[in-house]
Amino acid sequence: MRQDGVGIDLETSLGYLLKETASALRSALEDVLRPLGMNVTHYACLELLAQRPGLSSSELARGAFVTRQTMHVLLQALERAGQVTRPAEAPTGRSLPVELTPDGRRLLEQASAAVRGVEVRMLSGLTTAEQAAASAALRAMVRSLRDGA
Amino acid sequence: MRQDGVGIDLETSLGYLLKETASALRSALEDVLRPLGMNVTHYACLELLAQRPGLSSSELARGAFVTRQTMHVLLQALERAGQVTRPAEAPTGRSLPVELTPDGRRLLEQASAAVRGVEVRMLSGLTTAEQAAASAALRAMVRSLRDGA
DNA sequence: TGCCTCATGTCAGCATTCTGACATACGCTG
DNA sequence: CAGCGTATGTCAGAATGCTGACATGAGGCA
Repeated sequence: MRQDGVGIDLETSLGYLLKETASALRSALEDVLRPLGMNVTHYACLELLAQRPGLSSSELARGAFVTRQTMHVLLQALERAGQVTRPAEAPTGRSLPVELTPDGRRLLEQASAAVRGVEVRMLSGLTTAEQAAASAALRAMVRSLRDGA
Repeated sequence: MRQDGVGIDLETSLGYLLKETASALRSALEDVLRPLGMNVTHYACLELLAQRPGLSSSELARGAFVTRQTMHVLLQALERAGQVTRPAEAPTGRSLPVELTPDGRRLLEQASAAVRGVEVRMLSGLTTAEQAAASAALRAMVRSLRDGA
C-alpha cells in the first residue's frame, strides 16, 4: 500500500497485471517454440501468412507488433530457410506479397499445435463467459489507448 | 476464418489480443515517458522502489519482468544519474538493498502522474465491475501459465 | 501535367536485452 | 562439520529489435 496518493499501486494496477500476463505468456510460448527453432515473432509471421496469404512485409510487421525493419530481416532469414517466398518484383506499387511454402506450412502446423496447447492451459481456469468478458475488456482497452494517441 | 481446424484464429485468440493490448499500452507509456527521459523498465524500477524500499537488484528484475543482468546495467546508470543509491557492501549475504534518492523520488512523481493518465485513459471505457472481472481473469491466466511451467 | 503526401522496401548504425559463465554467500542436510 | 543446492552480483559476448535515412512507386489535387 502507498502512503501518498500520487503513485500507482502495482499490486492492483491493471496495467502492471497486463504486463505480467503478457510476460508469462511470452515465456510459455518461447518454451514450446524453442524446440522447433522458432521465436514468437517468427511464429506470428507464419500464422498471419496462413490466414492472409499475400500480406506484405509492412503488413506482417503491424500484425506481429514489430517495426517493418525487424520483419524485413526476419523475412530474409525465412526466405533463405525456404519457409516463405516473395516475387522478385512487385506486381503493383512497391509491396511484395509474401506466401508460405509447403515447408513453412508444415512447420507452422507443429507450432500451431504447441501454441494452442499453451493457450488452452492459460484459459483452463476460466469459463467461456469469463473468457468473453476478458476479450471484450481487452478490446475496449486497445480502442481507448489508440484513440488517445 | 480458418479452413483447417489446426491453427489459431488470430482474430479471436485471447493470446493474440493480450499481446496487442500489451503492445498498445507499452507504446502509450513510452510516449508519455520519453519527455522525462525514461523508458518503461526504468519507470517500473523506480515505482517498485517507492513501494518496497531496499529491494535487491534481482528482486527488482523479477518485478519489472527483465533478467537480473538487464536490471544490473540499468541500476548502474541510475546510480550514476543520482536517482538511486546502493551501499558499497552487502549488510548480509550478497544482495545490495537499493533505495531512491530525493532526486529519484521527484522524477518518479512526474512519471507516476503521466502513467496514471495513460491507465485512466485505458480504462475509461470500462465500468468498475468490468475492470474487476478483467483483473480476475488476468490473474487466473498468470496462475495457469506459471503452474504448467 | 506537375507536385505533394504517404506507404513501402531496404541499408546502416545503435540501443536494449538476453544467454552464458564465474565467484561468492547463505541455508539445509547428511 | 563438510557438501550440496540455491540465490546473488557481475562481466563478456551475442542476439534481437529499434531509429534514422534514402529511393521508389501510388494516389490525390491544384
